[in-house]
Amino acid sequence: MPLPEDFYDRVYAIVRQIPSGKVACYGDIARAVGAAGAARTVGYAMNASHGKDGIPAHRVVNRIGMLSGKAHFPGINAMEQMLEAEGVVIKNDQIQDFDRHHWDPVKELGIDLDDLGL
DNA sequence: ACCGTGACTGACG
DNA sequence: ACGTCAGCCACGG
Repeated sequence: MPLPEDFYDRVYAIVRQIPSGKVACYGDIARAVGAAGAARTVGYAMNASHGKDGIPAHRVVNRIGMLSGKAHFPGINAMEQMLEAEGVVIKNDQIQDFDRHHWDPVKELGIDLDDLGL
């Protein structure tokens, strides 16, 4: 199994691969790590990702493209600023043209759900 | 080992 | 179309 064993590490492995200027949602990541339905736990994992490097937590938003995790960043505008620096337009904590920026790890990485031991 | 918690989601009224 | 409700799952106390 090329995938990390710990749940958190699996989440990080996926998040690390989100391209600049793209965003993924919690539910998709949960499925990508073989824990469909554990979207909330993914957020929990992200909360623990602070301090770790190479984890673009700001590219993870909820399913409607809202910056639900902005409050957990150092500055109240940190998340928004980082995204806009990558070309993502944000208005009122909401990503504009979310569909155009949406990046589904399961689809983009060609993850085979059967390989996750489901 | 049980219980509460949360950066969520889909269903329902 | 929009606000509420109730499941969901891993983690820490």
